[in-house]
Amino acid sequence: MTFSQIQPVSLREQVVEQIRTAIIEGRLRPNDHIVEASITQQLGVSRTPVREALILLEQDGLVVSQPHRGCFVRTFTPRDVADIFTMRTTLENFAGERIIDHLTEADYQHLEDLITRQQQAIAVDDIQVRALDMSFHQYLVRKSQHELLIHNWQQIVAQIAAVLYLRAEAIPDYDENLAIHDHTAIIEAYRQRDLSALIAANRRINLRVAGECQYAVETALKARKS
Amino acid sequence: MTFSQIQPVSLREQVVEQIRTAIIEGRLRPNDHIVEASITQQLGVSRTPVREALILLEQDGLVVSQPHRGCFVRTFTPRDVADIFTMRTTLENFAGERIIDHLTEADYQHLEDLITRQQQAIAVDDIQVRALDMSFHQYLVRKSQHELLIHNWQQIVAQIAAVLYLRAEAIPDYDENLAIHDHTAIIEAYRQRDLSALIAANRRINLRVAGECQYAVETALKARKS
DNA sequence: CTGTCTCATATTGTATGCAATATACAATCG
DNA sequence: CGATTGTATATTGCATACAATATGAGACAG
Repeated sequence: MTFSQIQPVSLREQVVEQIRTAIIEGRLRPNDHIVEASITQQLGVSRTPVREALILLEQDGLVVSQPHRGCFVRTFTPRDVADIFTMRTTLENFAGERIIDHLTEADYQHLEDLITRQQQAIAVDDIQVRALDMSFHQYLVRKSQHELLIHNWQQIVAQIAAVLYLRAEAIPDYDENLAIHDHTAIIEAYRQRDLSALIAANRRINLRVAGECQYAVETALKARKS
Repeated sequence: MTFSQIQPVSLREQVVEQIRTAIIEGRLRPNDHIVEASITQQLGVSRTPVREALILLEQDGLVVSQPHRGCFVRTFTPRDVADIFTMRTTLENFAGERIIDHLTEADYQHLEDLITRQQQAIAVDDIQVRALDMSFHQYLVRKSQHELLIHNWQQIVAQIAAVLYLRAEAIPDYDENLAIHDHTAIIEAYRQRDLSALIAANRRINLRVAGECQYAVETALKARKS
């Protein structure tokens, strides 16, 4: 096979991607009103694919729709954040349970390579830091080869990406090296094939990040009220 | 307040419900081609709400869509069934973890009442048996008050409902009392506040049901090939 | 008879037009 | 002046028309 599969990318999917990244990158802010006609104009497509995209984004928990009023960028409460991260912990523990006895040296190498690249990205303050962070977890989840798990996890991660933008705003001097430390701990647990250590690490990490994000959404909420 | 809230139910939602129940009740069979125009005629609505409904149902894993070819009722492989039930186990264990220390006597009463009614429904071979079975688990999951968990669980359950129809076909003399026994074991674990017992019970139950359903989808697959 | 090409048909993907609904503000009544 | 009602506007929900694509049958060459 010299060529890779060409798959048609519908307008609907393109619209989803545009809006999703706009939310994750903070160009669309929580509670912003997403007017179909406006998106239609900006993207040069008709309302149909826009509407369908918004339906998908609502399923992903990135926007909320009110009948005859329209779609709004979702606002996360501290409670929402807590739920998102406990669910993430559950899903990643489940993934760990499935893969911990099946990772090979090549897997560890790949993961450590990702950590190294993330470290370098932090050094140059690269925007890729968060993408690399996500790749680390994604690699593990995908290894589970559990389609449902992967799907549910992807949804959660999109929501997390949205609140991480708020964290970056609320905690501008956030120490990105914490993530390096976290990932090292996770790899160590996998290498030792120590499931309880992995679960403990996941729990600790997600509790901390959840706390940071709860602070961020509270800050964002107060900022909006004023 | 003398009146209760009126909430508009969109055509889209109604179409979703119709197709969903048609799949769960086996009127739409795995791999059936769902033609938008056909649904349009039968339901007396335009293609727009039908299309939007199909998009939602695809997210729910009940139909699959192929570009320019249309939607088909999803066929489950044994692997799919295994994944569905391991995910269900994970989610229900998570729910259990959250609620096991907070259930009250009223909760136990309600759950035992559900079991009793399910027993009676079995005796008269009532069609409600499966709805009551579902209610039992739903009550527990909802108790978690974890929106994300509830949402993900609902999705899974819809898929399970679809394969349970196949089980009923493949195993016509299935002993519904097994479910009574299962639920009793679950309540007992909750009453003892014994999380590991609950996890063990969930694991055992879901493994068995998964096996039954895998047999069912294999049977259905062979039947379709011939 | 077999394989390839062409073309007709069925179906989805997208665009657009119309109807229904929510909201805000002006008008009316007490 | 306050409360309620009518009306205008913005926006979505739905219907329909058109364009693009996939599929299958038949023509035709080998």
